Amino acid sequence: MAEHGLAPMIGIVQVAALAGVSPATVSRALRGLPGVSVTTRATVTDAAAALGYVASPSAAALTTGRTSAIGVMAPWISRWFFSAVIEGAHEVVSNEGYDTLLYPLGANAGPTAPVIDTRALHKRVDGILGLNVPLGLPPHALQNLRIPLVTVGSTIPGVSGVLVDDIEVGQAATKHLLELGHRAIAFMGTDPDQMYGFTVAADRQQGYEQALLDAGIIPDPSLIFETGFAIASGEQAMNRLWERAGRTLAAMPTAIFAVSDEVAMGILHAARNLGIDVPTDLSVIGVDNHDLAYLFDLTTIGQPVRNQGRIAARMLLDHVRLHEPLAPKVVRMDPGLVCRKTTTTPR
Amino acid sequence: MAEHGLAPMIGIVQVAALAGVSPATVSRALRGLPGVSVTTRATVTDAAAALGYVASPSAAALTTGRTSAIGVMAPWISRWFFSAVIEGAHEVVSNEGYDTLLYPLGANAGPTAPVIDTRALHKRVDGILGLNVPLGLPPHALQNLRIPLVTVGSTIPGVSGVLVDDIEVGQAATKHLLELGHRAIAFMGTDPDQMYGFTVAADRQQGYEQALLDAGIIPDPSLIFETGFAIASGEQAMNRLWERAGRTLAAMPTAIFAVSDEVAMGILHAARNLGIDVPTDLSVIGVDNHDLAYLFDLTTIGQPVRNQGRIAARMLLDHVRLHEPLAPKVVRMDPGLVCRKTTTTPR
DNA sequence: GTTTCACCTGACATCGCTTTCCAACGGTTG
DNA sequence: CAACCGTTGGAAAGCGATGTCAGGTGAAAC
Repeated sequence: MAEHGLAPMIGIVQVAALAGVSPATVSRALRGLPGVSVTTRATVTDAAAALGYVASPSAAALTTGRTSAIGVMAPWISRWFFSAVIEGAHEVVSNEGYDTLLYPLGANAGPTAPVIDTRALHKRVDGILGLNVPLGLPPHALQNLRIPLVTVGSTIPGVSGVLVDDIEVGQAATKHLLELGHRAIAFMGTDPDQMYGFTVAADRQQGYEQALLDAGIIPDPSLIFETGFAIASGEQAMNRLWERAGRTLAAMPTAIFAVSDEVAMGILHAARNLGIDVPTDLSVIGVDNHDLAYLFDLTTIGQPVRNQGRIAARMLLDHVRLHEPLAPKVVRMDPGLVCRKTTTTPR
Repeated sequence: MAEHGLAPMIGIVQVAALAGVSPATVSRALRGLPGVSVTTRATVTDAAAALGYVASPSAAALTTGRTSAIGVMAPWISRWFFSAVIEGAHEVVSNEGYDTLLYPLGANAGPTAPVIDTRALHKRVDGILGLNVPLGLPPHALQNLRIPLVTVGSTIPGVSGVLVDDIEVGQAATKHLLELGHRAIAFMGTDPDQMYGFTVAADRQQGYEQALLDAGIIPDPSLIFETGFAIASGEQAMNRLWERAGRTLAAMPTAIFAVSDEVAMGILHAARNLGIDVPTDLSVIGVDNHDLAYLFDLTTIGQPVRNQGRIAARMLLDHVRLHEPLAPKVVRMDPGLVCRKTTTTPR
């Protein structure tokens, strides 16, 4: 009942009055429903425009049960990958008249807080986009909500999703290094707490090991580092490696495959401080093709990030508009090598 | 009346029935309103929990006129500055039970499309956070909406906002270079289309010129470059400068003040390709203290980005909760020099 | 044993829109 | 000319919560 300011608060009845028709007709006319003559529709449209009328989303949602909004869940939004996906998704849903609600998990993203407060989503959104969200195994609370869900960057059995095949990513990166002649290749990226979803890091590692085996190389556990996805941990891992090698190049691997561009950037920074020249002394490859990757001349396995957001959004809207659940579909996008200057033949 | 799935759709009446009270009492009890005995409140709370009841936001919004949501308008969200501000703001508003709606302007952000479609905001949000949004002069459509507005990064007369004093920023950056002994200092950052709000670039430039004058140096127009805020344009400006200097260091300024860290990163990248050593041949300073700035060892004038988001959000909530318009307040935050390794004494 | 009063609680109207129904209308058809 | 029919528009019943107001209860006061 809050009478905010002096605004006259124009509703559908005011438009109806001005147009000389009933509220029902206004509703039909404005939403393009059939059963309204062209002349009436024009009258109504004009009246609505004159009054600057916009239907109250709350009222519409109340009667229809549809909110015309989708929620985006992500561990963070200030990381490039997530904000880029969101941007792509927003582009699609806003064109279809949907709003975008933000649900960054922040500190709750970890495995220590696996219980997402689904109550906040309840009756708020028509669908949910889950970006690398640790959802636990189904049947999960989010699914009990019976809200359509599409994931990006990881998949849940029985749920639609968009992702790149991370095993393939790992293989592609490793193969590139192998083809350059590297044999001692480190992997920096094991995810200690799987904060970013189920298998991104594990899959890339698996692809890495697979590629090594295919080349007849036994993966060396001492060359595998736990970093997570943060820049700082890439830096730390690099320093650890250097210490362990007795600060001598000879004992170092000749190449490093970083689980993400951000980790690779950390590695690059550490290398520079350590006086290790990339790529002469050490080759480094990342994953993502981060917006800033080219500034580091970073060779990377690129993935179409914004497009993943767009495609996932489109799939979600399809699910939302169908009343019956749609058969889950997983779209795998192709990663591609982006060859810049941080990789070369071994020293 | 879409009967989604088989979900029993529990509402306030179901809770009331289970608790053996009326819906009105449930509403009061659950929202912590006075006039409910402790025992009743406990009963209701238990019943609600047992049923997993959550009040429908649409229904609540319809009666109260409050949506419990705030909208965030920003030119982009995949740029670090914006996503970091949003993250800070979300942290605050979500704690107060507000949702966050995203309104990236994207292609509409430019001066060519100054008319923001305010209709989308109508009755959707209780307040708006405008991040460097080109709003035109008041009275503006957004204000006719009578929705509380708080800006970040720029101010509008008569509207509350949070920002750093960009003139001060420009002075601080320039002073730092002057103190190192530089006399020929370029400014890269004039904003051709003011896409990012009114005066960010212009103010920093003004601070730059002021500092030079204070040091007895007449600003040299040929050392001022138009770049906007994109990385690529920093790179281009650097290349232009180098060409104009006849590809000789002697004719180059000894230092560059970049309007943002991203522009500075572009400059750094160009310099490396050009064979110009930073900081030996050239000092570079940026603004923002971008999350990735330390990877470039970039000296910069830092601003508390997430905190600006938090503070702005808090102010916005204050405005929202008061029915009467609050006196506009502008909070200026202190920038601070973050000294790293891209600046040193002139060659 | 009333009366008083504070305190709780319930009934009901209401928010603005959508969505059945159903009535009116003008024009065909037999 | 009456019966019929497709088209168009209106009346009214919700949707699920909140806010108002009146009533009912108990304890305290007389």
